[in-house]
Amino acid sequence: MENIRALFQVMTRRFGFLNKNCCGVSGYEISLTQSHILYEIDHQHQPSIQQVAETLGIDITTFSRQVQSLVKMNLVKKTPSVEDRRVMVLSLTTEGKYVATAVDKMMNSFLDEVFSYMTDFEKETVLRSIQLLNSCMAKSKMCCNPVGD
Amino acid sequence: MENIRALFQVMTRRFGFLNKNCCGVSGYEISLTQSHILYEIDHQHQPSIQQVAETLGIDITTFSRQVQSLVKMNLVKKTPSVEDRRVMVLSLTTEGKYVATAVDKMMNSFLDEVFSYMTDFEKETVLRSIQLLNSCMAKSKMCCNPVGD
DNA sequence: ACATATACTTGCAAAATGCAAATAAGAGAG
DNA sequence: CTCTCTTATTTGCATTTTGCAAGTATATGT
Repeated sequence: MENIRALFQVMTRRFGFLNKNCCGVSGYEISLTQSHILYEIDHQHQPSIQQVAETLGIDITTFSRQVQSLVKMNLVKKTPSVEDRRVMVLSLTTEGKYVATAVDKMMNSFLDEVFSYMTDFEKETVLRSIQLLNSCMAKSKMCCNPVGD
Repeated sequence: MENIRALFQVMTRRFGFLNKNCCGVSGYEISLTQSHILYEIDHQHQPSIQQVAETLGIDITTFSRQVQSLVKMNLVKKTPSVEDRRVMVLSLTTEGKYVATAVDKMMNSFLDEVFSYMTDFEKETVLRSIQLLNSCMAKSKMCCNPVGD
């Protein structure tokens, strides 16, 4: 069996390119980091600045400024939390939701093409494998988490 | 089945953290990009600046400077090619090879821990799945490649 | 020999990064 | 209620990274 890390390295690089290639959709052009941020805000439930920064492993001061850019681009909205006014709740604007959805569709359609080279059974196996892998990575304490927490 | 992109997004983020967490080994501290560069130089056969830059999808001018840093750190050696003196052949110094190997060992030991949460059969299935995935991504023309080539 | 193409480097300005410090607001002790 | 401590976010600032445009050096073709 080939070096395990090598397998991961190739896969994640390819997926990284896919992500990168889907940063320009329907007239919008965002950075890779911004794409990740939109994705996370879309998937978390009323997340705070800190929560998203931690999920992405981005320094909070850098992240704060990234959010400012996205607000200026009218893709993200910052709302002071009602329970705790120190906290900023992040959400996507209509425009931001549109972009996030467009990116998601583009990526999934590229991924569909990739999976078209497999049988349905293989596809199922691969997807189940990734799910299993994700759950095992989640179990690991030493590995696969951002530093400094 | 959960959104396919979501599965990949989680997996690659976690592997990214793993990569990041293995950037400090036995007294050396390198950046994530530098780690990727060392890895590629180690795996390709006498690669040129251009080849590695293209593999990693890094702009060649940025890459040229990254290599300069690594040369200063005495991890990488640049040798003018004998056949074509415009070309710089990249190789790891003894020190660079040592660092690359240390990173690799650290990553593989963390990955071993992740796989310890699976049965041997599951592990085999997962690894085979990733191999299959990589080969299908390689087949795809539209997806998973760096832009601008 | 001269024009053209290729591999790499450098100048420069813009963007991203992260530490230290500031600001603002909740929480607990008395 | 006030003082102190903690927490969430922002800002100042210096450093690093990035990528386009242009430059240098070498190869290739006519």
